[in-house]
Amino acid sequence: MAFNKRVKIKTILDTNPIGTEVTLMGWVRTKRGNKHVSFIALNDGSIITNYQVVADPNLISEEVLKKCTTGACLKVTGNVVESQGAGQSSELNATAIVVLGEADPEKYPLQPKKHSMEFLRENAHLRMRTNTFSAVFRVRHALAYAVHKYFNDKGFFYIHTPIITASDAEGAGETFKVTTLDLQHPPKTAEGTIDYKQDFFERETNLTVSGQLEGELAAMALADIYTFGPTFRAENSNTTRHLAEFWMIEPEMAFYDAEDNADLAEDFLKYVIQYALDNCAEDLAFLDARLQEEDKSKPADQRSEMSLTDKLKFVADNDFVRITYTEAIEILRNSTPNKKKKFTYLIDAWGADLQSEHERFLVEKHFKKPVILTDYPKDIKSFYMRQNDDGKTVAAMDILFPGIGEIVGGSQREERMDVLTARMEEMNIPQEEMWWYLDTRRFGATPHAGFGLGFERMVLFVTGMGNIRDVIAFPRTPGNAEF
RNA sequence: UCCUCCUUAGCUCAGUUGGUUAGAGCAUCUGACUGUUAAUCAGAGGGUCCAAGGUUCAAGUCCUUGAGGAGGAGCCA
Repeated sequence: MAFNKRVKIKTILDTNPIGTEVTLMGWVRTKRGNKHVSFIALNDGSIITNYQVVADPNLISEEVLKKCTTGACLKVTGNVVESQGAGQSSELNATAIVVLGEADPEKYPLQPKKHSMEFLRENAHLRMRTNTFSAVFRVRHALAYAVHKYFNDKGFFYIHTPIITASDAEGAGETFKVTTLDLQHPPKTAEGTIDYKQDFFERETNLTVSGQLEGELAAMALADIYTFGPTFRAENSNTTRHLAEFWMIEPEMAFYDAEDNADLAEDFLKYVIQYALDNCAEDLAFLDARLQEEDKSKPADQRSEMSLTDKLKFVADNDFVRITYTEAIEILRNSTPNKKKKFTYLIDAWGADLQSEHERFLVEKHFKKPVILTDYPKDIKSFYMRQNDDGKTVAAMDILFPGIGEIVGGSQREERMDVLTARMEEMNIPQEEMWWYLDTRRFGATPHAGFGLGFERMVLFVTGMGNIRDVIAFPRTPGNAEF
């Protein structure tokens, strides 16, 4: 029998083909029973639900049944019948079982019991075989699909920006160097520095920290574009919200101002969350229950006020709060934790950068909903952000989510050549290297805007997971590149 | 990078004031049970107490250093 004649468990559950013979293939989660009958909970990844296989020892040999241990991979042929048990409406009466791959129960690391996230992280090659991680990765897939669908339906074009680049002029973070030079004996120049002229690209190169600058080039021709690709930052960040390798979505639009940009970002976030609600009901229900179980072990004041699905519905159905940086500073300055000196960093003057404790206060305590913060002081933001008429602020926008912090960062871009170059001079950004970027301001410049969204932070929010390392299959963090 | 905490059986953890042979639940194995739902019941096996050094008559327990992990902070998405 051809392997592709197998039926997926999701299909069985959707169509409930009582009375027909089917072949399932999947991995054993648990087996139980007695010498008269065995029950095998089989999972094939198509859906979170296991399917019950009933094995009669008169039909299935003891030798085969002995190998149907947790983790083993089976091909099971049988008849779909109404279940005599209470836990499921139908089940498979096996007529033949082939053990495709055994799993030595003494050595297989995953047990039919709860494991800690740390243990599963060390077993990342197997952790997708658990309910939690299979749910997370199905939701991750749905979100990625929704991103493409949203932009495609809006007439945006997907641009592939380079992974290897010569510029880190954006200053978004430390870069990973890319080289083919012999690290033991690199060629040197007369001055004694490394001679990158002899390197593969005949210049110093690194992995990209953002596709934004290239995205702007594309937007100056195709008008509405987005990128969705891997991004690399060599920061020594050890937090639950940072990865050295992560996936970023960066739309860039010609003829958009700051307000259009915020409108798009809000609409986009709501769409993607609603897509998950509409298409990942079983997985979200499981993750919701998991979160509530986890909450029970926390002190009462740290428990979430809403269930996961209620929180997602709330975000999808309600307008985000929009305030300027200046208004946020006023709110924070007059807030109880600031007056009672509960903040580690007290807010006293305009111009201070907001710390995560301040962002959390605004989102989780004051407004209790997502917040779009706009018009930051120019001195704490990047050179390419458009200066406002007040001369002090730029048309920047950050979207803050509860539990996540900054999920989106964006701005209207500075399209005026003279203002842009003056700003680059102030910030010591070499203009010669950026000639191609500046050409977009020389030739046919127009107001435009864009933003960046960390995909894993989105997945983190939607799945309710607590650590970003648990929403990417093989996380890259300082000191960790196993698998 | 900084601060705090953690590291004991395959997993999750307990281990009192430093004191005999280091325990439990789950998992695994064996047996029982005619339909189970993370099955249940009985029994068995399973330990470099993270590593190195030190204090002590005596260290899982105290001290020093190191490694690994977690949480928080900073940087950001």
